[in-house]
Amino acid sequence: MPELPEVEVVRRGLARWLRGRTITAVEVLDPRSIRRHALGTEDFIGNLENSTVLDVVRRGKFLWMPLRSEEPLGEAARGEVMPRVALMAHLGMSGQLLMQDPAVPDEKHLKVRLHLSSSDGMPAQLRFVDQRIFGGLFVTSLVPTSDRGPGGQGETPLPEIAEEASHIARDPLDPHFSFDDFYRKVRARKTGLKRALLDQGVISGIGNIYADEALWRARLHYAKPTDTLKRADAVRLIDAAKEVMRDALAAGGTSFDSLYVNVNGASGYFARSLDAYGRAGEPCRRCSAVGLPGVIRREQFMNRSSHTCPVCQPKPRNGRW
DNA sequence: AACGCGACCTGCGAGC
DNA sequence: TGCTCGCAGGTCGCGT
Repeated sequence: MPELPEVEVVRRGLARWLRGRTITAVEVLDPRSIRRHALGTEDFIGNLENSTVLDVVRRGKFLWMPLRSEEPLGEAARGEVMPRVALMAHLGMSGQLLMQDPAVPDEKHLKVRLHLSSSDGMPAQLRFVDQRIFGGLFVTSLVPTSDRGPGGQGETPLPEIAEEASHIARDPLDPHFSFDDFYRKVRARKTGLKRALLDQGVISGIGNIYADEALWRARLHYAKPTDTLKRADAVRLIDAAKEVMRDALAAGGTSFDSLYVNVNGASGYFARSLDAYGRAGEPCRRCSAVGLPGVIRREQFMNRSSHTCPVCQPKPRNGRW
């Protein structure tokens, strides 16, 4: 499934092929994939046709493309400020954004097809393929950011953010990510540490897998109370999150040159490099290296699986540590 | 405010 | 062999 590093791989790939291209036609093959576009299919298409993609920007797992309308301004619109809009994408569990040549047969789960203005040697279609339909596309407004920084990571950073992504915090790979902001928000919460990590308003881009991995690397238990979290523990946790994401990004980066921007590009990383997630019943690598008997345990938490080593990530006692 | 849970989906593997 | 069932995941929204 696409996690933040995979989405960043997709962003970089798309930016390379899409910047400056004009959307000439749009086909919505399954309206469920644009259900977050409240005004329906026709409005969705109308907003995209004859628009030019200015950039591809990401915050957390949200990806958006600021658009410039190519329609000549009418008499009525002259002098008015055109609302800035963007095509928003979320890959959900199984979404893919593929640059594709028209000759390539439709993918089994092809949901939306964008036809692009021709450009030398560049594929003429952007396809949104999604098996489980947790992801989707919609058109949204761009709004000013609440701080001075850019809305997200892109080639030409703008001080604007897609409205639907404006409520989420910066992610650990964001150059403007602030540890102090994160720590302040965490301490203000009264909950377990993993719940805060998965709260996109506290820190974005961390899903179930990376939460377990970051906690394992930082030797912290998922239920550790946030309101008493020590600064040093928070530093270790954020460092671990950055590290595991950068490792994954490096692994997924091998497909940067591919024409086919594919979220499955990093799947190999998961099979090899995870220390906690999916390793229930297997020895903890850190413990076994020093002769300790830790075995990764899988528990239900937040209706999700959580993977911990009971030896090096001990459970907090009495709600305190 | 915190938190649990259902809804949204489909493919896959386990178990019968 | 073929069926059912549970599970996986991110996000949103509702009820407590």
